[in-house]
Formats: sequence, structure tokens, C-alpha cells
Amino acid sequence: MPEHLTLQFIKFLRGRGYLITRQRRKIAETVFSTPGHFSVEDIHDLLQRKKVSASKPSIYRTLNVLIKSGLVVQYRIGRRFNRFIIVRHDQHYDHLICTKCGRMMEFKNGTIEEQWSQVAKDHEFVITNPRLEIFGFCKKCRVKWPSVNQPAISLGHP
Amino acid sequence: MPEHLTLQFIKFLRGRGYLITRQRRKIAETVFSTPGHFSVEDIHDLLQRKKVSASKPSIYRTLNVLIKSGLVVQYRIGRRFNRFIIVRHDQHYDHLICTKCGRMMEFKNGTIEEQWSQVAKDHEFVITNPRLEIFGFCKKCRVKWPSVNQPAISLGHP
DNA sequence: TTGTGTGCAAACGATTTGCAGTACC
DNA sequence: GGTACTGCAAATCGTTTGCACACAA
Repeated sequence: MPEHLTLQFIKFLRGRGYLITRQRRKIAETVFSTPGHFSVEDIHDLLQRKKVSASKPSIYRTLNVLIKSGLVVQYRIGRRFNRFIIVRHDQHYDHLICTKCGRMMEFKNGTIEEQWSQVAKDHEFVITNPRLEIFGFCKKCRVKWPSVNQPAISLGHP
Repeated sequence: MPEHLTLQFIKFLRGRGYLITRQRRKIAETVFSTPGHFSVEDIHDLLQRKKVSASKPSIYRTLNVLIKSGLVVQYRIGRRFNRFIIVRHDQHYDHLICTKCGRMMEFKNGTIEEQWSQVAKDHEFVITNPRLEIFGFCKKCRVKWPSVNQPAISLGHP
């Protein structure tokens, strides 16, 4: 399954005239074998643990290409909470994302999807990645943040 | 209306033991008389044009307090696209947000709201900022950016 | 008077870039 | 062989912080 996605990426590279380098292959393999979400730092650490060299700039550059390929999506939760996740083409899920601990929970809701498509159509708007993210505090983190009206984010986020 | 919000902010400051300084008042006045979304840079420029001194650190610090007060919400679209908007307490709207030009369009959809409340309830999740944001490309920008993949839809996005 | 807020300059940290060397095709 | 990619170091840029001074209460 991870190999499948790596191959899809290689195919994308080939199709767009990108070179298929050792680093790109290794970075993609690492990304696609990571469950859940990951950061640039995560990938860098995982590669080092595997004794594979790939510099941070290369990881950034490759992640950009991965995003262009549509296989990976980027999320920003607060200032220092930059995460990436793998897009699943077979069936996509929507997410509840905790802005405190970064936990993601999946769900699916057809009614919402129908509604948002209609709204976008009405406004001649192109939704780039049809995926719903609901930000807030998960079960574990809500205890510490009792005031529900507190906005999801603050300058100088925890 | 802007004065009304500034007063509400002053009241908040007083209630929480914050000092009511010239800068905080001026920054709040500027923020609340800005239609649509704005950046730290915008506020800084507007104040300079009015010959009012307020340093950037002060603007950042005051925006933090404004966010704490719940009168302003922060959005991040990409790395260098940090925007703030005023929360309207009377009636809230959802937004279509263009990730290219930053344009925001308002809409309202009761069905979606009912659905997401239910989803959150099912997962014991606290939505911090009940507001739906759909990211994508607006009418003007869709031509130039036909296939870029970005996180698209969020509820209470940071 | 007392302590919080301000402004400056410097620090910070994630991300980006210039450039010389490397490696893919 | 030629061009795109890598890695290093340095630059970037928005944001934060330390500190001396100013000012609201």
C-alpha cells in the first residue's frame, strides 16, 4: 500500500519531467509509510534513523512536489504546527482536528458534502481539495480549555 | 458600530485587569474600522498614515488580547498570509476563502451547521469557533490556478 | 508610587535561496 | 554531456522577547 503510493509518485515525476532521485524516492517511501500526520522534522528524523541522508531543504522541496502531485495535503494549525497528511484516493474522510494536541479523527457526512458543493457552485468557487476539517478541542484536551467561546487559535499559540 | 466594538474591548480590558493604554485604544479603533480581513502590516500602515505611533510588537501583543477577548479571529492561509477578521456577535456568517488572493465571501447554510454540531457531539469534540471556511479559488483566480492542491474546507480554522 | 505596557533592537525558528558540486537520463 | 537536483550555509521574514524607560491607575 505505501509502495503503491510511492510508485504513483514516481509516475507523476516521470510524467512531469522531474528527475527520479534517490532522495525523492526515499522521502516518498518514508512519507507513505507514516500513519497519520507528520511534520518536516518527523520525516527528517525518520530518515536519519534509517541512515539515509536527505537534507531538510530537500525534504521541503520534495514535499512541495508531493503536494503538487495531489498525494499529500498540508495543514497549518497555529504558528508552529505545520503538518502534512497523505491523501487517500480510494475513499476520503473528513476530520476533526484538535488544535491543542494535533489529533485527527475521521468521519464522513454526505449531507454536508452535498451542501458545500452547492454553496461553491452558487458562488462560482472552485474547492481545491474537497475535505472538511473541524477544528477544536478533543475529548482529552477540552478539560483544560473549558471556555468554549475561546477562539481556536491565538497569536503565540501554545 | 466600530465604536461599539472598541468600547466592548475596553470593557474587556478593564474586567481582566489590563491597562487601557493609548496604543491599545488606537489599535482597536483601527481594527474595528477595517472592513473585511486585515494583517498586522495593514494595521501598522493605517496607524502610520494617521500619524499615530504604535510599534509592531505592540500590535502583535494587542491582537493577542483582541483574540482573547473573542472579538477578533485569526486565519492562516499558507505561510505568509496571516489574516485577522472581526467577529460579529449579532449574526455570524460562513466564508468562502480564496487561497490565492485572500478574498472572502460570506454565506449561510443551516443544514451544514446542524450536521457539524451533530458530528462534534458524536465525537465529544468542542468546536472552538463555530464558523465554516471553505478554501479554494474564487471566480477571478480559478483561471490561473487550475490544479493546485490545498486544504479546502475547515470549521473554525486557525 | 507601582507595576504593566511600550518600543527598540536583537533573537528566533521555520522555510527559502544562492551556489558549487553531484547525479540522473 | 547537459541539465536538474542536492546539500551546505547564509538569507529571509514574520513573529517573539529582553530590557530600559514610559505611563496608566
